[in-house]
Amino acid sequence: MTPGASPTLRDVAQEAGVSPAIASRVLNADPSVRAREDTRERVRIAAQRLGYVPHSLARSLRGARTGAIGLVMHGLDSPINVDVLRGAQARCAESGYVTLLAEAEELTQNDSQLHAFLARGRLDGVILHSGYGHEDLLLEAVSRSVPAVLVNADHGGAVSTVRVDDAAAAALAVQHLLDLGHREITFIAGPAGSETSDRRQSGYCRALETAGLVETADVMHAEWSAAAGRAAAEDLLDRPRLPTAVVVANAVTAAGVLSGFRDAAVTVPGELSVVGVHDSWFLEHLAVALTTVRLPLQALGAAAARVLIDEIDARVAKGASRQGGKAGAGINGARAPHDEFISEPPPQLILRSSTGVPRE
Amino acid sequence: MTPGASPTLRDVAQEAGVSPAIASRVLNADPSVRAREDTRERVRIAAQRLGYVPHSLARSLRGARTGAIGLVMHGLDSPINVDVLRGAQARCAESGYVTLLAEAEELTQNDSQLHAFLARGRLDGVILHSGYGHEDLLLEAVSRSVPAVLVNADHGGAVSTVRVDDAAAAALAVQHLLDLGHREITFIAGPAGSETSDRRQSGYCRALETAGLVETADVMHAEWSAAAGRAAAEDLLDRPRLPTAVVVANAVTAAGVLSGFRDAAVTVPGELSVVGVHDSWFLEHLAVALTTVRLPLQALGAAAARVLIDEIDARVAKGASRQGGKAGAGINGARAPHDEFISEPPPQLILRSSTGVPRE
DNA sequence: CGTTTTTGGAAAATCGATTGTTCACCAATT
DNA sequence: AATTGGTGAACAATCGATTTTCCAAAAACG
Repeated sequence: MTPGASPTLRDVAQEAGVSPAIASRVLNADPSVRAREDTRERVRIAAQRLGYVPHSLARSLRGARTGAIGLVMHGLDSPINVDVLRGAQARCAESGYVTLLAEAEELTQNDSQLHAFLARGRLDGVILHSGYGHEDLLLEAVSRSVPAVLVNADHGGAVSTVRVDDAAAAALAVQHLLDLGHREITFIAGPAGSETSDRRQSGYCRALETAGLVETADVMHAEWSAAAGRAAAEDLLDRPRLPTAVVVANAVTAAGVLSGFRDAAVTVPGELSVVGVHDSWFLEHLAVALTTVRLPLQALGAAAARVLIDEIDARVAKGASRQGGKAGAGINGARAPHDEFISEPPPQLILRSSTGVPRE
Repeated sequence: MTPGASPTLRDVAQEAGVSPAIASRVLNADPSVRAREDTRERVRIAAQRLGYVPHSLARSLRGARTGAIGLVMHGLDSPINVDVLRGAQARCAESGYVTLLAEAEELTQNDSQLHAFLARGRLDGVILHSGYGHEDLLLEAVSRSVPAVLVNADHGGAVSTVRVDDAAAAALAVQHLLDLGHREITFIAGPAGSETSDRRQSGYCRALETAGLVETADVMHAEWSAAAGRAAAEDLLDRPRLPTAVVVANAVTAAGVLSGFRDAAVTVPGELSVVGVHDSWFLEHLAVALTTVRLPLQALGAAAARVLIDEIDARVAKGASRQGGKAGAGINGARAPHDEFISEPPPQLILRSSTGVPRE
């Protein structure tokens, strides 16, 4: 071994006076290895002394897995989405996987980035965080090369998905307002085409229906951004007749809504009550501390990671039983896609200062 | 080639009727290859038809680089830090590198995660985003195995660093308040031990000094969190004598400070003016829209990536000239560490509603 | 004592791509 | 006619670890 170069398995084997084969199996605790205890000991000591670190690439090249999971995220300017990322990242790390991060926007706009990311042999699987529903091509490309799990979207059942209970969250927000006595509640949804938004909207409608107020339903649309929220607030205030409360499908949008009301000198909750969906540290520091429904976003990310890792394990096990069938064999035919709702902890109302009884 | 398995270089070569060697050289446009044009064409066509994608692991194993950069981040619950991450990630992707994400806290607390992350042959380099100054061990471990760049910290010159001009930013904040007529300005710094905080504090002091007000300097410390900001605000209000303005070293802390003032019914900017450092979308939606000094955080992340990639390139070039010297040879002896200030764009005052003339 | 069985471990193939060396062939020069 | 030269492409080693196959020596058995 040239001094300065990091030691290889061969170096360890030589040091211990055994063949690389034995060294490998001893260090990996291969149960089928037959070696005297003192031989094992020598190998372990040698590895220790040389500071041997396995070469991950070489190992992956031979073996069936790379130990890496791709996270394709969307909208990282919002802490909400970052929470999903952090949950997924932490769970992957916990299971011994490293995570490769990419932004969906970049990947869809730049083919060479997509190819670098999906290069053969780089990833064991991908978690795809869906935003506006424009990720069909991405999903297509991804799921053709590795197992994938879709977060917060439903894609015709071809791929596994995980979601939170968006409908219940919205319904909870509405229920809170109903309890306070509100009867005219406007829903500011996300952009058309977002499944997350659609589910929250249906929760809103369901809650009104249950209360026998379905004919008062009133839905506006806004992009998932504070600026769009502000604009929506302005639009709302332009109306001849105002509701007494607003449910906003997203906390970031809600931030903009509150600022819009502040700019127009509309007091919250005096003249209008506002409830958002999601929870984050910044909500209590907004123009008015925002009452929201907390959804377990980190748990969502973690669940996505868990589901994906299960699929990877299943595939590897299957591949092994077929005597090392090549990676790529039977992709996505491996298992029936798994759909999961994250219902623990359930959506929870976080009471702050933006809701109160309706104005006279 | 078994159907269903992804094609290898060999398959392409066979399809084109040449040896893998030629196929490799043609596809990589090796200038030293000598092959007839029609041979080249055949190879390219074959690759196309089979949908050949190079196996990144195999390539990296043979070659000198892996095409992957590690991002060790800190405090991803703050959008401020996420901006650095996004800048770095985008720049890496642009240069054809994929990025591996890890959280510093996890890595320091969990040895096996650290080892998985730094496994030999996985990374070409690491960007280390420094927080509280507790990352010495991490830096040590990282820089022993690959080139590293430190963001927002200075580490005795052993490793390259990039920073923004924190002192100038703080000075600009102070100057703005001086211009409004303030003479008693308190500085709410970050935690003791944070170099970023120290630099901002020195900018604050320098500005007061220039104005001949150095004896009015008043510094409090708070962790980088909204909760700590709120607590600091309460502490401040407990004093018998209040300043007329506050500069907060961090935008997230500032959010808490504003909420603290709101809770105590202290009007901003009527009774107290507040200026923060950093810019982010949420600042205009706080209890009072916060005036801040914008620092180019995405540019900071991007610069870190640029510096690191330069170092990687230099090392690879050097390794190549020494006929493929092993990775690991002369780590960190390769180049003198590079220190860089990101001064473009310069710190810029973003005027919102939290500053005004001093109270009577 | 000869033969079978077990034990302990080495040798070699493999993963997929890259790259230095070698080789065959045809034309041009001595 | 023999040597050189240049072209086009194949051969084979290599990166580092894993895993199957296989072989020698020791032990057990009749």
